[in-house]
Amino acid sequence: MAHDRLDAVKLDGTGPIYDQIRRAVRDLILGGIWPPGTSVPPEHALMEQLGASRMTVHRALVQLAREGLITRRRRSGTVVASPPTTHAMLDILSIPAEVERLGQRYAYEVLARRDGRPSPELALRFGLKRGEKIVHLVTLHRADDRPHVLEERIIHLATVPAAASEDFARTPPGDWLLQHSLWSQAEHAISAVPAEPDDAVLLDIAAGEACLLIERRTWNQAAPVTAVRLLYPGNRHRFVGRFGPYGAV
Amino acid sequence: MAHDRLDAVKLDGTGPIYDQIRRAVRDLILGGIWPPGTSVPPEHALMEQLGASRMTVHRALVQLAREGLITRRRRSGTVVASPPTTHAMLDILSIPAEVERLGQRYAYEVLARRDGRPSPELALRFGLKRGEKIVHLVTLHRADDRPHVLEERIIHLATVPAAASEDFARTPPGDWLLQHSLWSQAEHAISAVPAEPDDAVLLDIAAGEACLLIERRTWNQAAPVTAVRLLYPGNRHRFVGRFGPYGAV
DNA sequence: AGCCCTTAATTGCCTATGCAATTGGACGCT
DNA sequence: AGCGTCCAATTGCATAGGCAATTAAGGGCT
Repeated sequence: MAHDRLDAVKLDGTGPIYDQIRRAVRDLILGGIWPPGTSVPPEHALMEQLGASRMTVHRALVQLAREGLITRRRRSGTVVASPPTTHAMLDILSIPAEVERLGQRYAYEVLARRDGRPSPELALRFGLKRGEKIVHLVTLHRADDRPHVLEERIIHLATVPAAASEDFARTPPGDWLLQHSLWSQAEHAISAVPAEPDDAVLLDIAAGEACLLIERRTWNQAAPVTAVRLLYPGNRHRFVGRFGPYGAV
Repeated sequence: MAHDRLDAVKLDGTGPIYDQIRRAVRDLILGGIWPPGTSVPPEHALMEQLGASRMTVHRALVQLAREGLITRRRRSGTVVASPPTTHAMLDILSIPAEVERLGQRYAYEVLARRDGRPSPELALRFGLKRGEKIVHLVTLHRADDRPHVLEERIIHLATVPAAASEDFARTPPGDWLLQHSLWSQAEHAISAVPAEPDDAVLLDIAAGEACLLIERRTWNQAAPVTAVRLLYPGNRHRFVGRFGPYGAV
């Protein structure tokens, strides 16, 4: 009901009213209470419900729109936006999309999977706690049949229990996670490493050849969601970003 | 004079008034007409000059403040902000600062310099036009006496003529350019490459070892300012960034 | 059903006004 | 000179009201 959605907006009384409204709506979106596609109550309804003037409500919503959390259209109203699938610096959230954007044919295979608690060396490599239950996956993505990137991934079952009963046969784990989990923060690290012998065979390159390693860890609030190491072979790959001195352009 | 500053703000009549004001002020800042520290006319002055209401002027200035171009304080007024020296993803604008942040001792030396027009292979590597006058520099930066990064840089003399009479003995070219030029856009590319034999000697690593290559080109408006290739040795370096699904956090 | 026209819901934008909060600077006192 | 007090400039925030632009939805006509 629209009534439910209206009632969900609660002000906390700290700071300017427009900012209370902004944070209240933002938290409903980031907390998953209002998933993408949900329609936000119109300004008049919020204005009456909250006892604020329309300009004040407007200011909060305009700011959220500028942050990309909602999209607004005259007459249609305001809806919660889908998180952008591309990111300015690292457009690598979906590997199938990345490959298809290059106009190449995408394929992938799951090379290994092990559920349970991490071995000591795995825990060390991904910064895991000994006791926690995880899924450990190794996946090879191909573009036009050539190896494109080797993916090694940890999924934290405490945060994403549904991963235990998914075989990732149709959807690669990165894309599956985008649909079945929320994330609020990510950390990327980029470095250059020589290819290990095992990895070199899989990527069809010489051992020791320079590879680009992208390590990404994501969290939802404080809970870890997933950690992944993406090994891109040789110097076939470049990651490009553009921005100005005051931020993204 | 304050009068000059007021007159400098010109609306173009396209789009909402608040946005015309925002763009007008932004262009004065980005164009270097109002350098950092310049005080922006108060809302009342702009309001009378432009014939807009104070709320409309306010809206434009608040937005510029949120974009980081200006800082505003009650009573003190509004001043043009200094561009932030750090960037979320690639905090590598100043290599001395980067090294000192790691708590290491910084040193550097200019290995080669050549002024004039680019050779064909240089033009190809940096995407230059044949005829233009440039400075070509090769610099080695050290951290605690160990090679830290090898820098090869082009400076476009048409855009930064002062570079011709600077010997870069005291200040490395990247830092010198930050002080003596403006830039409005940058493009970064990250890739992994094997070390060329010559470069390997300079970096004190084995030939063919994996290196991280950062290529950056910067422009001011449409005019190219500089292009640089930074070669970081081995896997001693990682570039880390954090953000959320809706942008930088 | 299909098509056009009107209506109304919703956001976008602007003005005018008022009060609150902050604080640089003037002023006066010692 | 140094110190405290007060004033006024400036921004921050909110309200009320109104008009414009967009467009989904309904109604009427063929």
